[in-house]
Amino acid sequence: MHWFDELLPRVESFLGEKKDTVISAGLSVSGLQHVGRLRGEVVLANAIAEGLRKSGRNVKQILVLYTQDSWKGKDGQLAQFGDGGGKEYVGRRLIDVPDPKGCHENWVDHYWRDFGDVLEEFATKVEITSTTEVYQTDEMRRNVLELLEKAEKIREIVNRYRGRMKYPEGWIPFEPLCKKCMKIGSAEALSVSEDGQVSYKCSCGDEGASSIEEGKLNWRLEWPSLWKVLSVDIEPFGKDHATPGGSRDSCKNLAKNVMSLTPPFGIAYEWVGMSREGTDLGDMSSSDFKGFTPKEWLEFGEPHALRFIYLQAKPSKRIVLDLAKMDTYHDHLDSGYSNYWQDEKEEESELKSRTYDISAVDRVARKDMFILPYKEASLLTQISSVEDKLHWVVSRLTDTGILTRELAEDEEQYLSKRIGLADAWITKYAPESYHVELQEELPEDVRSELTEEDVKSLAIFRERLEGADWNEDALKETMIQMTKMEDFPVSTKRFFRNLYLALLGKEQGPRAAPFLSILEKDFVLERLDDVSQE
RNA sequence: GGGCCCGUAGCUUAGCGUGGUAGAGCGAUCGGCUCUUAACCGAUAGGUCAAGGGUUCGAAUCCCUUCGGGCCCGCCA
Repeated sequence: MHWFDELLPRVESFLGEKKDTVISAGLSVSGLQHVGRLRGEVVLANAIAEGLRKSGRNVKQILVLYTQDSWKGKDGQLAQFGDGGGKEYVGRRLIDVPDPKGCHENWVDHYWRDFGDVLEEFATKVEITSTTEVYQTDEMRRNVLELLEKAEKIREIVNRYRGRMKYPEGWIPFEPLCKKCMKIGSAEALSVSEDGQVSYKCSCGDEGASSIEEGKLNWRLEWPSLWKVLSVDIEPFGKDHATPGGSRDSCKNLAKNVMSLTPPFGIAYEWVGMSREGTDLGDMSSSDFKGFTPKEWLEFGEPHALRFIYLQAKPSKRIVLDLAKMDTYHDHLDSGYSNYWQDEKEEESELKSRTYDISAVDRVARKDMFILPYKEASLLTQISSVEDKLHWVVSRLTDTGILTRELAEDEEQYLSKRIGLADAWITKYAPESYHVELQEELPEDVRSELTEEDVKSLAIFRERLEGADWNEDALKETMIQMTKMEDFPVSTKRFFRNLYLALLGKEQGPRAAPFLSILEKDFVLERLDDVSQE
């Protein structure tokens, strides 16, 4: 059974009869919005939302951006400003930090783009909001005022979770914005008026007042307040909050005992790491600017392929992504597709099928689509003529018998898309061994790898090519005839190895006839001559 | 120091609330397809189930310990 199908019923029974439900997750726009943030906050939440919709519930999926949080000024964040800059913004709300690149309103707007602009590709019907927006609502303002009236009870509970630094009597669990230094969290709230003005004394020396929506609640109250104001029923959250006795526990406590609120059904998930050439580079990190963005993923991969990865692994398992493995990721997706449409499923394929089912959501392609393996696409794109790649590839696939019928329009689109992705991948992230690179000169070390028979085999080929027509069929025919000669000096396999060595400097390559046919005849003849000359 | 999560073939993993001596996909190797590959089809190899101990007739599966990767228990969110 798929882990998802054990989780979903538990969510269902938590919800009971409730028809209208909200699933919400949050993230802080502290820097690079990497793909790891799509895992729990977006994809997992979305899969559950869809699952609940299927059983007839009205589900709202919300993604809350924590934009009111303060900017820490970590090394990676400061580095965005270039030499020595940015220090003056430490402690400001994220929305008050300027865009280091100067192209957007502020920090949040800039770094949200590579994530937010393509979010739709990974999950539909996600409503985006921000803590900044939430603080501006009447519900939140009312909620804050209510909480501040219970400040003493809150203090008592919060202090249980704090070690030495207990909050003193009279503590107000609110962080006003200092109007002078523009920082949040460095001013102490002194009193709150009924109309929501918080007077403060800041460590910079300023004394003044800020409105509720300019500041923010202490985080232990902010979290449950969001549950309340947004009516959250289900909430995925990162493993950092998951430990019993950890942060989420204290928030649950406050929700229950101060706000009379049932905390949402929580789902903890592990983080996403990245690796390069087999080396684990650690978890992706927003404020350290480590990782790659959803936008970058889409340059090389289909959104479903990533959803598939995220939904295959149990949320409690760490996932490590490597852009060099795009071909494998798509193989998994493709096998999910074919398993999905299989009439009789073995137990093994059931899991893949189900993963595909929840990965593809409403975009489950129809049955029997022609799908070119990603790796094949990456090879074909390298040897195809540049203009009209799609039709070149289609005719190649037809000639080789891999494709035995006309492609429908959607299939052609899908194929074209995949060729484009694989093409981008080849130039940027594919492992070296995937590259098919025509050697302009006969590589030096090739000669030493060829025996006398090897050289002879190529010489015979050269001779036969001379009079042959230069098209795929003729080339193919020539090779077949030749390798069947009684006294041909090497095995067929060996011959092709020799040919690839002479042209590519590697022992393997794309199908020979089509490949040769797009090269200049004279070039090939010359190369074969070179091999024979000592 | 206390707690939590993860560790099954090169890679991705099934099995692990109801213990009976490991299944799969990819990759690799070999072969087939009277067209060669990295397509397709078939076959083969590959696992002391992180390590050690315990319970048991019998453990990947239950218990304890250890190791490795990560997180929480201060502040900040």
